[in-house]
Amino acid sequence: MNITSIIAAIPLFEGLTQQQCESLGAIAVRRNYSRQQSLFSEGDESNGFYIILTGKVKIFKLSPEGKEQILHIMGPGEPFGEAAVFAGEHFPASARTLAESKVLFFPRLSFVALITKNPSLSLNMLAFLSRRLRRLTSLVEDLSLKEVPGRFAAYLLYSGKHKNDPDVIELGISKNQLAGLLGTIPETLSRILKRMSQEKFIKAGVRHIQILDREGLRELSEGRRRLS
Amino acid sequence: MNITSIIAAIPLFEGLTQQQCESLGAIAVRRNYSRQQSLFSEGDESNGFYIILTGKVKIFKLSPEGKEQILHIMGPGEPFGEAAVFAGEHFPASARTLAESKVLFFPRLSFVALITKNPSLSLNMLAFLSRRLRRLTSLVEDLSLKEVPGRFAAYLLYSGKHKNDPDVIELGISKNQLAGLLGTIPETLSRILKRMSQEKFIKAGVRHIQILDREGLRELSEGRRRLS
DNA sequence: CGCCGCTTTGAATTACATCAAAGGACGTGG
DNA sequence: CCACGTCCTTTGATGTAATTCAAAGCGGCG
Repeated sequence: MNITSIIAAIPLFEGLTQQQCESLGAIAVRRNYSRQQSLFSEGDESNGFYIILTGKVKIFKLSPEGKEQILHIMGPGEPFGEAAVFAGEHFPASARTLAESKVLFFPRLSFVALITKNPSLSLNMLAFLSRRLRRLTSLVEDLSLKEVPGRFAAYLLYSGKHKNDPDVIELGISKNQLAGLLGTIPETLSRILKRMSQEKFIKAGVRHIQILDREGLRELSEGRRRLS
Repeated sequence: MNITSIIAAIPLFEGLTQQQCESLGAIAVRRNYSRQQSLFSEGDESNGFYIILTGKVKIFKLSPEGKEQILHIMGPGEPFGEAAVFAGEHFPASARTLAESKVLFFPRLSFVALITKNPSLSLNMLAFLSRRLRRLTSLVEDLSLKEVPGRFAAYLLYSGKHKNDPDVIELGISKNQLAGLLGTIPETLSRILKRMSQEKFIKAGVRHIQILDREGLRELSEGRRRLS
């Protein structure tokens, strides 16, 4: 598949003309990564940003004691590392693949040159950064104002990844990683999974969760109820 | 003071031509707020964004139980509420003045029209959003990976607000608000202040903190040491 | 089959929040 | 200028969600 049509299909580049996509294609570099490979680490010099074509990448922070807080899990079509292009020079977090992945890499300078000439591209980018900001805001809210069961309930309700049954959530990541995303550790998550199953909020499988009581989860996530 | 020269002095609008500043001035609206006044609340429809001229505004989230997590405290020259202009329609958090404040308000539609025609304005905006993102990332890190003494130490080290003595931090906000910014409550902050004073890391005054052991604070903030 | 990473379970510990109450600072009105 | 009320700040006693440490199943993959 040629690179221009790949680029035209990426949400960030929606609304761009064929020609604009071609100039993007001219500066884009394809890269392939295997599972558990590091793309960059916190503090690294930034020389561009990425868009995922296939696979899955986590953006995360590590504490000195080794605890991991995942900021985002990025899937196909999603860009990451853009913030370092426009502010600062180094990455504020680390990135690592969770699965074999193909990505496009856009070198910093060429991209900045392009964006100054394409108002709709910069508007798209502003929209993406703003959404990212919103997601992070909500993560802060979860970490600071909710306890773990509430965070997990919110995750289930918000993560609309259903195939045909809207009540079955395909996790798509290990419970280990999920713990890191929720700002806790696997042991705690496991215990909460058990309690929520006992109290019939959910039915927990190996790689999927079935929602039994949507309203109950909503109450949990909003702090109007707690596990007993 | 005329509005064009005010606008020309705002960092977000740095590098714009006189004429561009004039068109911005044409759409900007001056607003004055007294202390403890709400500018908008989480969920409100967004119809534009703000820039502070004088005063101080906090951006925050409230939990159902009434705990408050402050996301940012904005001072003169800083914009806020921009994310809602480019993504979503409603504000993801609330804003309230901490002091009597004068702000400029930019209506959404006129501003979007302007930004599509001014590449340097959109680049500036991208840079600001990216920095905001970076700050939020660091807040997430603090909340998830550090305990309260570490967060406070990081706050002291990072908040470079000194007058002449770099070791004296003018808080500028009540310890109540500071607790909300650090993701804790006033009681806890008070206790930590006491312990850090006892162990000679700092000397705590009513509205300012003196740093006695910068290296010690750094160790605290990085988790390489703890209070005993 | 055997190993390594994921997941679960239990017991002990802890940082922090909660509840309650008393000082202190500050500004307003008398 | 003092008195009063309100908000900010501090302190203690108590409670609890969550981490830590340790260990044992479980499961997939080479």
